[in-house]
Amino acid sequence: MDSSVLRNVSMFSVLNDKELSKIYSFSTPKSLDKGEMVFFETEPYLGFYVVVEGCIKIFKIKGDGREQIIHFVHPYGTFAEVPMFEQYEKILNDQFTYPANAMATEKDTKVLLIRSGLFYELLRKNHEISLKMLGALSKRLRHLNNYIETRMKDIPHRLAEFLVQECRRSGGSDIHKVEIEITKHDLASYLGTIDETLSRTFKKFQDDGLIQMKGKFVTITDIKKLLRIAEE
Amino acid sequence: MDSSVLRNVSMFSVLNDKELSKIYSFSTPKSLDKGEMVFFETEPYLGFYVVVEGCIKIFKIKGDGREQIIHFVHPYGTFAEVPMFEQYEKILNDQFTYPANAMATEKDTKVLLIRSGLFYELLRKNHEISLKMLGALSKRLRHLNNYIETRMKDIPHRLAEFLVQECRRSGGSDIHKVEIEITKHDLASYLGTIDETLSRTFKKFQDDGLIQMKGKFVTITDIKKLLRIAEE
DNA sequence: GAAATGGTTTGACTTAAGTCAATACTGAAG
DNA sequence: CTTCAGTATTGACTTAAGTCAAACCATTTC
Repeated sequence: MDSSVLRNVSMFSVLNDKELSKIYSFSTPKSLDKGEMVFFETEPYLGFYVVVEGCIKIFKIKGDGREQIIHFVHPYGTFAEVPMFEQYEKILNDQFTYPANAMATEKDTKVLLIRSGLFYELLRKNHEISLKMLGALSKRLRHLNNYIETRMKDIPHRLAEFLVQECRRSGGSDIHKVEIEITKHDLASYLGTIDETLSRTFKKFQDDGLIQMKGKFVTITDIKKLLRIAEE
Repeated sequence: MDSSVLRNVSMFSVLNDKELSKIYSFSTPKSLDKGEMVFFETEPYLGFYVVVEGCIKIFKIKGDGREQIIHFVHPYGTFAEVPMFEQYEKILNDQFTYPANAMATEKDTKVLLIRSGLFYELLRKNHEISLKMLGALSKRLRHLNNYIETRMKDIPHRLAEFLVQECRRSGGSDIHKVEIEITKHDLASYLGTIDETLSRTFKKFQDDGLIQMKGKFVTITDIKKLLRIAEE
């Protein structure tokens, strides 16, 4: 791992090699096994992260111990940027913590911790990157906005939306085949439900002729009906 | 109304009088009666707003027609900034819309529409204000983060949290008396429930001795129990 | 002051989805 | 290849909260 990984981070596209090397020099690489925590919600804030390899899930734990996944971060995506700006807005720098939990969902996950202090100094000097950060935060806001909208719907709606979205991501082929790359448990958690309900909803879709399931693959057999459920 | 109202907007604190006048000169004041829409979710994006007088509720409509209030904006607060940054991030400027609905909740509400195009040009030239915007967006993200957390809880939790929060806002007095300034319907909508359930939850709290209700006022009679419900 | 309107409460009933428990399936490890 | 751990499915039952309807209360309008 070296500073060339940072070239793939869209937020850093306005930076030159020297600047990327500087950021890298005050960063800390971390390797994680599947299931290993990057940080807990209660931990003091050190900086934000870039995913280099593997996948990270960002999640909260409810009062009853259940998990709610907010999003998954894939290579070259970033997470935990927000406290950096709030921290610097505050006059009293009281112990700042992370706003959620982060865990590796794959073996051999690699992330890079970018220390907030020095990064923020860079941001203060470089107008271009602060504008890029505005773009990145606005995308995050858009995602949370959509998330809230989705959470207002019932579980079949949520699953239909997820399937339609995954279908769009895998291309324009006529054969609508989707690979569910995460565990059913994590999918249930992401959709804000429990394993049992997810299982039942998949089965209902299958019994109603909308999909066919084989292992990790879901073939959508009636895209129109599925779209209707997703959009209603 | 003149440009001096902008002096109260914390985001603009780094701007001088000349700059405030310039922003004001490409802005549009609007007066609204109670219940009047500022914008619908489907409308093309023109710019963001500052509340000068009165109150605005930002809300979404669910598939079944029910309303979900995301937040209320009071004087000198801003709303609808986010699309501005996304718009400029896109290469193709396809018709951008507002991400939610906005409506006046009080008579004689006054807002100021700040046009996005010229404002963004100002932002590109003034590093200080782009850093201020980063702070503002991060606060918005923090609010949505807390909102998602709250939405994971059941209705008694949500109401208890709301009451505790309102109690804290009205000062450190030993007598915990809260004025509910919005309609019970809007409160239900904000807490993600319906009038009936809100009414029942208030009544249960009252029957259990946690609160006493008189018109728009709620006196908290057992703050410890209420805190326990809020925090559990 | 009476009527209309808007806001709120209450009761009976229904429903989506969660809880708990047991069983089945799949892939990895030895 | 067998065993085991992790993952997923299924059934019976429960619950939080929503739906529908009616009644009540408070404020505004004429």
